Amino acid sequence: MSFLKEEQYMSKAKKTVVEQASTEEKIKAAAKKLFTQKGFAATRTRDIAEEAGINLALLNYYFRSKQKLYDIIMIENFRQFIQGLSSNVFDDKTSIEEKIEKVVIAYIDFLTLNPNLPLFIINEIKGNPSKIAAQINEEVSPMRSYFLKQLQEAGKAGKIAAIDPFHFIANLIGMTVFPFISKPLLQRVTNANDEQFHAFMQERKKLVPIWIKAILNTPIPK
Amino acid sequence: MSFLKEEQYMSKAKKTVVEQASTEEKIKAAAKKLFTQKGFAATRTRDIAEEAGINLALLNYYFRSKQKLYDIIMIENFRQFIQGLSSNVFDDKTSIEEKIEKVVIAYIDFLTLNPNLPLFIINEIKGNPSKIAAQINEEVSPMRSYFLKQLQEAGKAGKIAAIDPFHFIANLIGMTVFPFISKPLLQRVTNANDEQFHAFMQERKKLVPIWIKAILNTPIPK
DNA sequence: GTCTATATACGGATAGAC
DNA sequence: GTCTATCCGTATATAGAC
Repeated sequence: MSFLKEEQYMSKAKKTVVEQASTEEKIKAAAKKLFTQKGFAATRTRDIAEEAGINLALLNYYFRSKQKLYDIIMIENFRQFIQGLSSNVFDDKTSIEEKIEKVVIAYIDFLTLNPNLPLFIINEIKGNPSKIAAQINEEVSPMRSYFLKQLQEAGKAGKIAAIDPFHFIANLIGMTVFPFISKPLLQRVTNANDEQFHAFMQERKKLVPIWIKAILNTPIPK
Repeated sequence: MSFLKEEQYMSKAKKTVVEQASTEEKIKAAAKKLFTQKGFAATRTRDIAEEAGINLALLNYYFRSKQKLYDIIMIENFRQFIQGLSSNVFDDKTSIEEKIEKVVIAYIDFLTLNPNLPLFIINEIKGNPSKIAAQINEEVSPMRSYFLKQLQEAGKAGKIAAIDPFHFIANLIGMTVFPFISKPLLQRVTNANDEQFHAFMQERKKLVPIWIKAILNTPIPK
């Protein structure tokens, strides 16, 4: 029995970790990196091939076209982007306050590892409203109604001040996700280097939940 | 009412001016619209020519290349984006609190008319860090030091709680500008149409300053 | 200054050998 | 499955007539 045959019995996961990834996986990894960084139009298939260390023709052999490859990456990116949310939102035992803390920490940690993801998603939705729409509605819709219910109940119970849920969401996402989107701009405006930005976001894991709760307890005049 | 289309807010008089504009101005107007909407790579010079109602060759006659035309638009966009800030920040007579209110209102009004500008700026800085860097530093640097001074003095005078200025800026921009950047996403998540989004942003003109002040008065537990 | 026609470059995709 | 060579559509840019 040859060594090559033995390799065929190895699991895919183990191969990825131990051995080098398959050609298909290398292409996907490279495509994800470049598409997420630069978007569809500005990314050349030649760059993807070079980044993956494979021949250009193999890209079309595995994925038929640049567009099909992009669509795959796009869906995967979006799934990854919202899956961190759903696990938290649907937890019945935790209060709104606890969820705020968990979501903020989970997202800052996640986006620290995937800083380009939010801008990619935003640009994608803006440039291609229809393509991802169904996907979004399917995954977000139950989350939204579940979350709105819990927020409303907490308000009625007097645990938090009544707030428009949309403002609440805008504030939460704005304070948590926006710094990553505007990182280059923020770093220019504040003259911060990468280490400082990282420390800055670590601080926000503690601060944003405090501020969000402060907002929830701030009455709105008239 | 939709605020996706800047033109809808243009008076008939202004429209007439545009129609009578010189070829060069027509090209610039069309280029600004398309570049700001779709970015450099996804915009074709043919589209610009068609949008401007001029012959394709004239684009190169006036601006030499797509890149040079883009650079001009880019600088102008950026100038416009921060000029609304400077007039407020440098006003010596107004307090921090007043500045917050003014900046939020001015920016929401401005971005209602130019909703694509923030995302354009963000993408530009990300994709081309060096090109716009000098421009930014030149214009932002004095604003930053001036603002930091005033914030620090207000903190010492006990008018506001001491806050890291960078967190302050991140919160202010995040709550004001971010909704425009994430408008497509936010509308999907909240199921809001354009009118609702517009009303939503009008509400935020009043709410964001209140929340920002609440944050400023929230002590941070060691 | 403005047009038509065209040169030139670039990038996505494929044919065919191995 | 992987390579080389090449095709071909598309987009930028220019030449040259008017």
